[in-house]
Amino acid sequence: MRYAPTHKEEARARLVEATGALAKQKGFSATGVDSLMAAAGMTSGAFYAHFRSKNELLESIVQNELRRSAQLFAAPTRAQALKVLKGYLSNAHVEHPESGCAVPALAPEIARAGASTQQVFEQGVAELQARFRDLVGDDAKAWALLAQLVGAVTVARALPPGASRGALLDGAARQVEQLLAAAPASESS
Amino acid sequence: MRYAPTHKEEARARLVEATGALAKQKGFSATGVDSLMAAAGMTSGAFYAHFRSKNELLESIVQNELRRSAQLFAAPTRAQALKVLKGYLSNAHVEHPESGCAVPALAPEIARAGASTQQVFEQGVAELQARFRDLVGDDAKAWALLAQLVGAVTVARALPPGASRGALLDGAARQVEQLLAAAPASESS
DNA sequence: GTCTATAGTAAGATAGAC
DNA sequence: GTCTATCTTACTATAGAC
Repeated sequence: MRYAPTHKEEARARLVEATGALAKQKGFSATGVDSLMAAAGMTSGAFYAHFRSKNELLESIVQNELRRSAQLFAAPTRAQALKVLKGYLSNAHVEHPESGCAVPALAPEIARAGASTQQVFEQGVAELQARFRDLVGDDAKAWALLAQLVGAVTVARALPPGASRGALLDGAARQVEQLLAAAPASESS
Repeated sequence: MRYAPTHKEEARARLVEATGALAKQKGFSATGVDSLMAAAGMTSGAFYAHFRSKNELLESIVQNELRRSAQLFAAPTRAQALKVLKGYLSNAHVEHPESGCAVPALAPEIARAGASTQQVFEQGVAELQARFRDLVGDDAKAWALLAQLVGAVTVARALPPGASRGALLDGAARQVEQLLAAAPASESS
């Protein structure tokens, strides 16, 4: 064969990375296979050597993206985790979905995808929720924190830049602070 | 003319209603003009007698949907408003986007639409936030409540039916209760 | 494994009859 | 104002050369 044995998996990993960023930015179903592959420096013909369908790519993206997000929140110290939370509710995150969390960017498309996509999402969200549990101490508060973060970014992105967006992010940040203050860490400083 | 003078505005109102429900269910950009018009009992040719473009329809939908949502939360008594909040975080709302709130269903598409769509959304969200302010007493908490509701439904819809979805909705509901308890009503009981 | 080329379908929008 | 018919473009997916 003319390609190294590791070529395919490396190419696939690059594909999932590049198409994930584009999907988060422009929307998954709104982006054609041509554009997705172009973002990874290939043409659409090569797509089906890696994925059986476009929806199979979505599942790979969801898995890859949520794993990375969960790792971000698994910060070694509580102070670092708080910084990640602040960044989540920042204007930069709102304005740059391509390098941000996949949940606000892709959740509605996952909701309309098949059951297997939703199961992949459930696993990824479980990892995320587990990291939140480390921060707030109990399960229910961890779910509330997740919803608070995702809702704030979801709504902020649909608002035009301006005062209301800032007020929303600020209100969410205060609520997050309260969630963290109420339940002390189960983690080192 | 062969149509009553009120025909056009009535037809347009029906269009915005029917297409709004379909857009919330299947996604706006994922639904073709043919399907949208069929949902209102017409064919695609008639569409452009009412809207200059598909995006102009989205703006009308956003305006119409958010106004209705704001009215729902403007309940005469606090007890009734609490009931609407419970309904927002119910499994029924998660499973029936077509008759539910437009924010979790359409926010990402609004984020990717033009600036004028986002301004229409901002106005609608302002009405909603004002009703929440009546419930929780101050601005920041009202934004946090909005984010909590929207985030919970957004994530719940992407999860498969099951335990994690229930835990998420329950965690969000407890957080909402706390938001309402912390700030007493500025309204009659 | 990746390319070019293409099949087949569906999209947004317009034209002309009624 | 609504219809049928159509233009043009873009989509998902496949076929065959290299």
